[in-house]
Amino acid sequence: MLSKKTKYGLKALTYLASQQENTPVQISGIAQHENISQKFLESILLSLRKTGFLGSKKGKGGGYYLIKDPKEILMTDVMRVLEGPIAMVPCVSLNFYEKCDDCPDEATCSVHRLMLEVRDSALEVYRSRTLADLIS
Amino acid sequence: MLSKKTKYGLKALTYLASQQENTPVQISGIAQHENISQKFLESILLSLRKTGFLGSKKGKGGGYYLIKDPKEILMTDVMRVLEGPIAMVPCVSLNFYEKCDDCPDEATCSVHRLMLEVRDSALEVYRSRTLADLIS
DNA sequence: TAATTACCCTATCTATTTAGTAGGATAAAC
DNA sequence: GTTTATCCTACTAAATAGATAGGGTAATTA
Repeated sequence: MLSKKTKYGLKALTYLASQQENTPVQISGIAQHENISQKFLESILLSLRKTGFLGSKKGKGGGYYLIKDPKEILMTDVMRVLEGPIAMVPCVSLNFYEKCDDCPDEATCSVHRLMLEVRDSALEVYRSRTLADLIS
Repeated sequence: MLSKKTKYGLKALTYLASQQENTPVQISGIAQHENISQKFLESILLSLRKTGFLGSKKGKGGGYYLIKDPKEILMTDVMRVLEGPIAMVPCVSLNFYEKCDDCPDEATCSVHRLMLEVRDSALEVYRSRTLADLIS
């Protein structure tokens, strides 16, 4: 299941990308427009800023804004920051690899090989899509 | 993340499918061979029996066995029983559809459209694979 | 038919994660 | 120096995952 964090994060990013001008948008505005708890959204936007997707401005007229061109923002990067690993098991993860403690041999593990295919198919989608594609 | 239930279930099914003869295999045997908690595996096998994948036999010489040919067991069906929906959000699920309460319009929802693509790509994998493919 | 074997079923428990809340600190604008 | 809006830490309720416990039931075999 996709977490609310990811869902809200994607909606917020899309909303920012759909703005005519890239001027700061307040959290409250995004929260209202996208039906998101403001405080929860606050923490999500904060993490998107810390990971280099958003810039922020304090005080009056402040808010969040996109740092990069939506066309340059790959879904792979967004998903990894918001949701974490794209793979469904750590042993097939490119960026969050971890060995299974119960599995003696990855090469012969049926789950490993199936999940490798699933990961690749998901990656294909995320790699081919940018934030610009999400705007309706 | 793939749940342990699904992981163990897949491993158990693969193990049963890899047997020379389709005679009952005891839970304890599967648990040992696949490094799974026996009691936990018990409940997983029970659900696989109730959903028509496995048959069981009580008493001495008893155990679990496959009811169908591994080639006839699609990963889509196995995954839906073990893991639940293949979609990452209920609003793009074929078998577990649910409307989002926060989203006014699915057609214009950025998350909806992205997750539709991800679901389709996963479905493509699961539909093209059977239990027979998992045997190494 | 009595003992053994192995599945069947319900209940309970603990740790972790998720989603959201509270409250104030900090910095920019006017 | 007051208002505005982000920044940051901590806390909490609820749900879920992943077991574990303990006995019930049915089939086999002697």
